[in-house]
Amino acid sequence: MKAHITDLLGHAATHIGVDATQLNIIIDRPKSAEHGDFSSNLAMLLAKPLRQNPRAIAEQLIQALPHSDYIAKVEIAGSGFINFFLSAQSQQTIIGDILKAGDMFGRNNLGKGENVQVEFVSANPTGPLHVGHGRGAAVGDCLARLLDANGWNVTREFYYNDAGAQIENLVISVQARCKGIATDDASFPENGYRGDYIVDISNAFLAKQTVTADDMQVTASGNVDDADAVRTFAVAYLRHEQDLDLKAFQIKFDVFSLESALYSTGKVESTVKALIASGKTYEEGDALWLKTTDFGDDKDRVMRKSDGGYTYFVPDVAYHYDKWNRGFKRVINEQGADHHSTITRVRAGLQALNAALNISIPQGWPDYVLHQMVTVMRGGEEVKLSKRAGSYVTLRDLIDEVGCDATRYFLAARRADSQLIFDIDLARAQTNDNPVYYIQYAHARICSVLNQWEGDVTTLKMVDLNPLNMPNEAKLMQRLSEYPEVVVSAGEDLAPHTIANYLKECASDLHSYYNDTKFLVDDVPTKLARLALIAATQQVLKNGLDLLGVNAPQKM
RNA sequence: GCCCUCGUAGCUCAGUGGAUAGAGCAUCCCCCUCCUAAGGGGAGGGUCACACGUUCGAUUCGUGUCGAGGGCGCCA
Repeated sequence: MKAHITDLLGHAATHIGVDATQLNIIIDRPKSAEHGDFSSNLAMLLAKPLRQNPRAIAEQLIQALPHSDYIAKVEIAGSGFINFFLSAQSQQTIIGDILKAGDMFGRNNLGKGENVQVEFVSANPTGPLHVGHGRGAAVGDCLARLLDANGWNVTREFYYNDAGAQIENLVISVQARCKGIATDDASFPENGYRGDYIVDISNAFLAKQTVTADDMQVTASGNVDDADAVRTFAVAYLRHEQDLDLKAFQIKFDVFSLESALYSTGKVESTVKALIASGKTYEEGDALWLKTTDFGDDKDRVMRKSDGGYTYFVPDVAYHYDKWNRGFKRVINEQGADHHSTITRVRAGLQALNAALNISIPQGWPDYVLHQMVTVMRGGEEVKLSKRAGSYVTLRDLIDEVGCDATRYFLAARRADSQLIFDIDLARAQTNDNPVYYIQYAHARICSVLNQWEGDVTTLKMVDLNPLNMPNEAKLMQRLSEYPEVVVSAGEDLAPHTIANYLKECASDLHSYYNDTKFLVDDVPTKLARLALIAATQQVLKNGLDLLGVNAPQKM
């Protein structure tokens, strides 16, 4: 429809002597219903070149506008807006479109089936997932769903560090607990992990249990002094814990990548060699440095420490080069904003590889979506601790307390780049304080009406829609027709929260309609038309909730 | 000190180069003999942090100031 109106305006512009091909005609959906279904600022844009009053130009454009069956009325408003009002018939076509497309409604093929990888969560296995990981999980998974809806072939990937200093801390913490050393004992490792879950791992290790994570299976040896055995078991144990957290959060990964594998397969070494070959490295003070300043960093970074080990970003570069080799021309990394500084380094490393390996990784590759911190509130006070984890609120705490749907919704419904206050009381509320239930309730209400009708819902796609002539019906139809555009823009902007906002608006229109209008009326044509409208609404709510990974209940 | 993000109603947050800046909560008033009141309708509440620029038009873009958070490691 936007294309159609653009076309009409283009013709009109040509008619009054303006070269329409030079124009970037923008068609908007006005916020207010009195401004029609679509509006254009074309007359304002032409005011300067034509040296005329925008309203006068709008007048001429409207005179020159070709006739269209889709348009019922065109008006000039404000300082020169041209507002288009759709005919009832053209507005009603959306209902049939939705009911015919069903679950596919709103999906498109913009991604052309190309591969995109979304890496998210990527928590190191040193403890249960916390709220911050939860935000990453919710946002990342919704991004993946959005890209899928926009026609991309999505791979969800989880990367973790199963070696290194943090893992060593985990190992010595487990060993200390195995030996019965309490966390407040002077001999407990200073930087050790003190959460109760360490005790669980210790007990399981001593009991020689077997743990099965999504990507590994390990049986404990029970030999506390064997650090390797403790490490592999503890990592598997915590990976399994994270799997359970993720499962409770309805998130599934396609690929798990281990940092250790980058070493064992020689990918780190070959990356380092290539970086050296690129000429962008130098030795200084027993360390090897990468000239990241050549790629926009504010200082050069150490690659290989004087003790011979690599700094974390070297395997990161190797990992991303591997992603590139695996055919991902598009990669989106969802991370906490505290990892912000790695972006420049990883991209710098990849740019340095370009010359040495004769490849062409684009400058801004990969994409990043960073989320800001989450503060959890309960009873007006900040919640900081969990008994299990010791020092932070776990994702599991939240899911257990407020449910998966509400947790997902609240963590994904805000712009990633603003700080988030998670109000547990609000998330638990079963009133319209709580947008999750508000949206789900709209869906459940429709289900309930359709059930009471007892007719065959699949026949509704064929009914005569002419009885739909009330303003609240027009408003709802317009809302439904926006949905595919919302999916596109949310995908382009990597902004899943806009889906949540849309659903709130859509639910609001439905509740308003529901309250004002009885659907199961005696007049059959009216009844069927209204049922078709709410059935279409039900479908859109369901499709939208699915993008958020939130259930659309039949009953509440 | 430098870099990144944010600053919108009492609170939590949307929004946007354009029309009177929105929603929910909170406050106040109304609506179930009726398909789920987990709902609806209405009232009040704003210097879009501040200043200066760009623009026909700025809450939106740019610069600066102030405030909040994060990052500036041979930690990850």
